[in-house]
Amino acid sequence: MSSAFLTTPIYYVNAQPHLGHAYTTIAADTYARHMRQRGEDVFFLTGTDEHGDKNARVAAELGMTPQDFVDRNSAAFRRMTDDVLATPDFFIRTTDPGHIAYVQDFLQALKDNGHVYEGVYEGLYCTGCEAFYKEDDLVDGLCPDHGTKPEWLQESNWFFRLSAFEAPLLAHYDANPGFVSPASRFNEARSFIQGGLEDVSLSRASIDWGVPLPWAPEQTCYVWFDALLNYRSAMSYARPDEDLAPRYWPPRWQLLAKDILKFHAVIWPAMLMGAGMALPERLMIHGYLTVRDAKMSKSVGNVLDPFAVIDAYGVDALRYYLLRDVRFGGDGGISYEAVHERYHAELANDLGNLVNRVVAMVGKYTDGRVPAGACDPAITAAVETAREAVGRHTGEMELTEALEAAWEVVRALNRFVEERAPWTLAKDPGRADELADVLYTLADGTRACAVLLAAFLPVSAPRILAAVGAGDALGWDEATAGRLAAGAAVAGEGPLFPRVEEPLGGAPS
RNA sequence: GGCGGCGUAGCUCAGUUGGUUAGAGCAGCGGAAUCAUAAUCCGCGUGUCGUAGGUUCGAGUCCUACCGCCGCUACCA
Repeated sequence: MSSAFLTTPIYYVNAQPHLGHAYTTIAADTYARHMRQRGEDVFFLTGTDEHGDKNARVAAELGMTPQDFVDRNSAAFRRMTDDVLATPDFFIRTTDPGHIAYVQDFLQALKDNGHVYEGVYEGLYCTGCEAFYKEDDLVDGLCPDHGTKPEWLQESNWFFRLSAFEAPLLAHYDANPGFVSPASRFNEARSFIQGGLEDVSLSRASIDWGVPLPWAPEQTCYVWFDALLNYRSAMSYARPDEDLAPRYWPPRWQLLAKDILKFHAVIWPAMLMGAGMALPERLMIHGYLTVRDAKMSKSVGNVLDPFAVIDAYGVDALRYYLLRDVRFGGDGGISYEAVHERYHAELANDLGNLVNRVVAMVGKYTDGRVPAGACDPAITAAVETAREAVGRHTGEMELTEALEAAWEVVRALNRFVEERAPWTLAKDPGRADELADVLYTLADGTRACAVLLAAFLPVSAPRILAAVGAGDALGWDEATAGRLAAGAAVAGEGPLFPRVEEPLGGAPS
């Protein structure tokens, strides 16, 4: 049994969970569920990033301790994870004692290996923000938040010798063309490295809410170093009685949005190199969900509220829509109107109605029992083709393509119904054998669809199996024609995807 | 400014290493069928493949210029 470790970024708790967070989590969960179907030993990690000055400041404004503040906000992300039916094997928090201890050990190792040195960070500092600014970020030379003139300040920091990893990183990129997907992101990261790397500071002197450096406790670890290490620290304490690293490290896939590419594709692998650890096998960089006909907006999360979609259409609809309407990896426009259209055209009409009509025909023509019959060769072949394609595409994180491949079977089955017209066969007692073959093919093919789609539609797939009397066998071996037992009792329980009258939304503010 | 990418049917997009009549889904129009959530199935597209040149026996697919759009150009989570 092979192992598959995959991660989402850990989400910064200063914001409320929104569509972007849900998107990454849903994609990762789909992969995790699929690989579990295939019998792999999966470890799916997600969680929250909780240190940093911003949290401390907001907590103070609210009259809370930083810990109380991040406890509250982390819980919201935990709920989001549950709401989209994600199934992480561990939900990490960077305030976990186990994580903090690991970060300190890792930094010490990095220093012992000679990759850390003391230096001076200089820059324009706003005392109101307690943060450094670059000249480009200033407005007329003044702090954009406070309108005050920042002062030139020096701060003693500890630095990570990132520049030393320029050549090793390039070598790694050249030896592993699949390291970053899609290829355009690979090129972007590689050319950034080739353009020359500067050392980066890994500590802050003025921020208390963070992990103290073991050798200089008056400084705290820069939040990005802290955050990136979650992927590795989880291995050390997620299971109190087991070091998971030998079993799962390195990650097979790390998912992230394009805005945090550099941290993951440059600094993170360099950190691991510095500690002598294996690098993640592949990074999957997905794009932004944008509002149709509008520029990218920070408020996109509010423009399409994932929780409203779940309430109106169900969680499977949200998962399906996001992975289907926007090619995974690229940017794409989304809208409530498009949710509404795809829900009805594909989930309700193509798939839901297929299940409904198959159950109805078995009920009407063979007394609710799937007759013994032979699978139609064309459907058998379609299932086999889809099984290969869905497996291959999902493995490559081509989740949109995987859905398209599965849908070929749905379409083939609807076509098959029309071609064979069971209602005509049922009128002729002499064609009972033919009717049996057709109904068996339909019930079994519908069952196979559910298996193919189980990772994408975790609520609906088991319902489909129940509807055609297939029990609960969702293993990947079941994604083959002819596995349905003759005599199975169908059980229609109403529309799988009931029609929704009014689309959500209207004009967002 | 530098590096990179994009611009294909009304809409969203596919189009391997250049090669016969440029494709899919949706929408639209016409038809069939009635098992089904009026859900399905079949048929229908004269598209200057951004513009102008070039290479080639042959280019959406390579080269040049131009127009338009976008991404990256480092630590402020």
